[in-house]
Amino acid sequence: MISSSEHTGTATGAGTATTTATGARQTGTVPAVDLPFRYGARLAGDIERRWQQAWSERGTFHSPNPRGPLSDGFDRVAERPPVFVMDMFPYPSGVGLHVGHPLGYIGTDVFARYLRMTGHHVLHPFGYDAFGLPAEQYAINTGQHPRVTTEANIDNMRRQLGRLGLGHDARREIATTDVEYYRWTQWIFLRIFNSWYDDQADRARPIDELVTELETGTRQPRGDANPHNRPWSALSTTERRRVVDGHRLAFISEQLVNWCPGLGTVLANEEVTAEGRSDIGNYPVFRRPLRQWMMRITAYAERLIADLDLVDWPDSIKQMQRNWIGPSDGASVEFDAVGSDVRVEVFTTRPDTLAGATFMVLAPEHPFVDTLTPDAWPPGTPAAWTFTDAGQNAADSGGSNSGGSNSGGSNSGGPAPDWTPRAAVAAYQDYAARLGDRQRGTDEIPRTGVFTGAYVTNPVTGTAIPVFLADYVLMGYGTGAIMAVPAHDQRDFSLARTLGLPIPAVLAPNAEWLDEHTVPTGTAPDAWPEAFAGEGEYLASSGVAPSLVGLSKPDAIKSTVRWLEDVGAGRAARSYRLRDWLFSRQRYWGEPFPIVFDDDGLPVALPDELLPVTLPEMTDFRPAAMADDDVSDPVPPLARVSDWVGVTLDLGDGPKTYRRETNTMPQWAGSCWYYLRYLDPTNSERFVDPEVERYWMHTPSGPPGDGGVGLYVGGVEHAVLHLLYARFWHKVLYDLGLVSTKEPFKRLFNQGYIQADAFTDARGMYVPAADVVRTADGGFTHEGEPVNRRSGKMGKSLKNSVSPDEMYDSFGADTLRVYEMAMGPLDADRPWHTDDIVGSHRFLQRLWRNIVDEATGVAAVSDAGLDTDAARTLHRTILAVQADYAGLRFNTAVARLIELTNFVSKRYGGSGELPRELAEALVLMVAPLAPHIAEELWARLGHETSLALHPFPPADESLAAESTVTLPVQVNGKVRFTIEVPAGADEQTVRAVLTGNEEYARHTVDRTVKRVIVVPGRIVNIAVG
RNA sequence: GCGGGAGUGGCGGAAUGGCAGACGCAGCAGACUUAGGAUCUGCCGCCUUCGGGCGUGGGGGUUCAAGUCCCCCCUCCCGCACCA
Repeated sequence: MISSSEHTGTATGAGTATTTATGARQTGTVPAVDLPFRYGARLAGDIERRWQQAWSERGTFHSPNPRGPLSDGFDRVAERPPVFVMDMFPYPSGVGLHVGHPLGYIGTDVFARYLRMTGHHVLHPFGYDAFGLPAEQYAINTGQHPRVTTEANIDNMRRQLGRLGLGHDARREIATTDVEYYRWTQWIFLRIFNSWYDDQADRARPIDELVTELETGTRQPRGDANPHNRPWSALSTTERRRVVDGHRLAFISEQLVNWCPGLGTVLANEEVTAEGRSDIGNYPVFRRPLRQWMMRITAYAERLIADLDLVDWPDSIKQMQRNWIGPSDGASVEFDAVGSDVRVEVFTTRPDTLAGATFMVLAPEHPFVDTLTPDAWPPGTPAAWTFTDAGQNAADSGGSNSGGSNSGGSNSGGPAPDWTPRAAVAAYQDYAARLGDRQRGTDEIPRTGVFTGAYVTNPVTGTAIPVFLADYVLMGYGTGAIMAVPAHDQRDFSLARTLGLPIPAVLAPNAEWLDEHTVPTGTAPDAWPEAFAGEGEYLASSGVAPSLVGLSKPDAIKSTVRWLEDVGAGRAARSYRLRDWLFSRQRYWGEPFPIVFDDDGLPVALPDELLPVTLPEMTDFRPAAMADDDVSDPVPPLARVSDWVGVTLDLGDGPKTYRRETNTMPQWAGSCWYYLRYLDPTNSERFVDPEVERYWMHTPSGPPGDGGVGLYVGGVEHAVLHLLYARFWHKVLYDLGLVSTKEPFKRLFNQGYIQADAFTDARGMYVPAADVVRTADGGFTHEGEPVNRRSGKMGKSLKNSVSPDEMYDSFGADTLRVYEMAMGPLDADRPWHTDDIVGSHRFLQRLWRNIVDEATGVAAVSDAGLDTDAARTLHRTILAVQADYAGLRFNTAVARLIELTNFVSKRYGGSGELPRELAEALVLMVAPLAPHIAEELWARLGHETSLALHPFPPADESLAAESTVTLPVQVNGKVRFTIEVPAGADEQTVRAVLTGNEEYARHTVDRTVKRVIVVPGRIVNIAVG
């Protein structure tokens, strides 16, 4: 414990040293020989280091658990309501922090400190997301082992953040790379692997229960997990295992994945930019079918949308998650193949246009392609349908011209004899695979497609329609097959034009559309400039389905769906944009899978006792080098450690050899559950003690499953990646009864970004912003040359980083904390201006000088009570600051505290007459924002214990009230004068004072007073004519 | 194109429908100083004939009263974008 007398000695010694410290910038200092206790960068640094050490030694921010190894001292806080406040943990990069990084960390710390002072038991932990591509890329670039660089980076970040005085419970610090942490990441993976989604119960269940149901026959295997639809009893042991594996929430599947040769790994959809490049490194990404681990997040699509209603998150983030999941309502319709027993299922949002479906399009990767494609072209197949020249025609042709020259398709002599449907389909599949998703996703390249040679029957018209493959149909969405309605869908329209397919209308375009496109009424769809996708009048059709004439679009859809259900050709369906989560990476620096493969090549879960599966040591952990066009399979680095890959285990049926999974988990795995490990970080028996989990996470007053982290602060960039994955894992854990809440994060807050001016020279290159000087005319120069000012996110690439270390050296950490909180609302982006920070520094200087004699370091306060004016000012401030802290409005809290400090300066300025009551309340209120100076002042005011748990000053409304109030008086809405009335004066009193005022006479003379509005305590408005 | 957010002094920003510009930076004037990049005091939206007039991206509306609520438009930022 630090007493004020002990400080005096330390501070005096250090203070003397200031006279020789001429090299340091000494903003706000005067010759220290005169004022050794002037609050400047040096004294601040001294105070901050001492208090950081004191907090650490005393365990000031340790939050005891209700039971278990961290429960010491729980009795003292048992009565306090628990609150869990945390940040999105960072990944420790090698370049260190800039002042933009800690914005959110300061915000949560201020809030956590405020909550401690208002009677809460606060859990405020911190950790590091240290696995993953960025850490590994950095390690590769610097030629060192990732663990070495990662640990060095964590040390540096811990040092930089430590100087901010963040009140974290250091005992709970975790890094996702800790073996004792990723052991439990693997354990959770096994829970997911050993679960399946029961659609009827709408929750995950242990896989053993599925096996039981399959064996007893109470449940049939899901179709897509059992391709040949044979009964369970007829399946071999291996076939049964495949069926079961096909139900798991973590499963291996051959999928079209995002293959990034530049990174030597596959990536999740969420990690690929709209330009078809990797989020990290900006390398090109290609679509390739590979066998990879997937997580069945799509099973949770509906709950991930619905449960957004349970959380207090920014609407924008909720909306982004909804958009990402992308639900869309429509129908699934089955088309019977002509001449075989295959039924092709399509998803459509427009079943009302089924009568206009004149062809079908499958994704090139659709599993039925092989089955459907015949050996020979049907008679009369137009050459344009057969993708001759293996796509050359598509690549060379110039858009609509090619469509025109091929239209009709009947003028050609048919394909060459060796050009079979199978050859054409294979060529097209090859062509489509070479296109990135981005190219497949643009209107800029001409539509291409190939006829499979197969026909299916349109259930409404009963006619046979040709089946094509086209790159614009994606295997990952819906069923990977569509019914093409060229008249009413632009993509289908374009392809129909290219291939010369009929375009019958189902709907008559409305007048606005015809007008806008200058199309005469009654024009045949073939002559339309584009498809008509709007709402219009249904035309009479000759199909077997009921007529839609006269119906609205929703009614027409309903009517069609009902008919489809009646005839067994379809049903209402919902589809999602969300894809299953690609979960494996061909990298070294990640969690190994707790999975081995047996002789059948099927995955086997390791038993919990064999966890953790640790990363083997390697000297060369780089991914196998790959050219962009390399088509070979990726080789994970771990596959090269042959004595690790091969392993002999006894998994219950005697020792056998197995082959380990050599992929590793993606970076997101570790961040999916770290908030749970904070709760019980030292538990070696469980991933978290259920009682501890319930204590911190569950809201006892709410409905079952209510709760989650009380406040979670981080950047918007995690809106869909981390937050969606973590919610998914959490829901699985909830379904399995392992956590008590439905959602992981009850309240989410996105802090803004700190922007900074950046400067470019004549060549457009960024120059170091620190070296740019402002010229007299308001321009900017760098080394004498004029430069242009731009603004952008602070960072290395724009050469505009400002390091927190510089700010500690120039002003101290408290000043940096106050400035970052004062510069604007926490959720707003704001520009950094180092020049502005002196305002926050001056505030703390005035605060200090109001209480401490700068020559002696002794606190000088009076024991006199407060007069009404001081009491009113104080209590008004308490009320306002309290509300601001509680509402995370730290910028206005700072403003209020500056006002109170300025009031104190003006009123008592150095006289020693400052009442202790006022001084202490001010110090306590400043404490969450600037905890070091507050602790120091608190100690110098004679207190022997930290103020961290001291009650926040109580506000007294009656003391805050004015005895008289000044009411503005408006005349026709413009303020003209003011009147003084007693506080709480009723309307009659106000009117009496008003009409007695000479200004009232002046403003109403020669005019008619039509009305006088009195809002007691607020305002008066006189309406005159 | 679809969805979301934001436009207020020279700058960052304040304002439960009730005195627009709190607080801070920059700027101006003064005091104290050998000195000021310290401190303290005052001024600080625009125009003005000193009565006042005009002001929260633009235009309408509701209201005694609109930065705030409603409608239309403009600009900027973010997310999604062959998703059938």
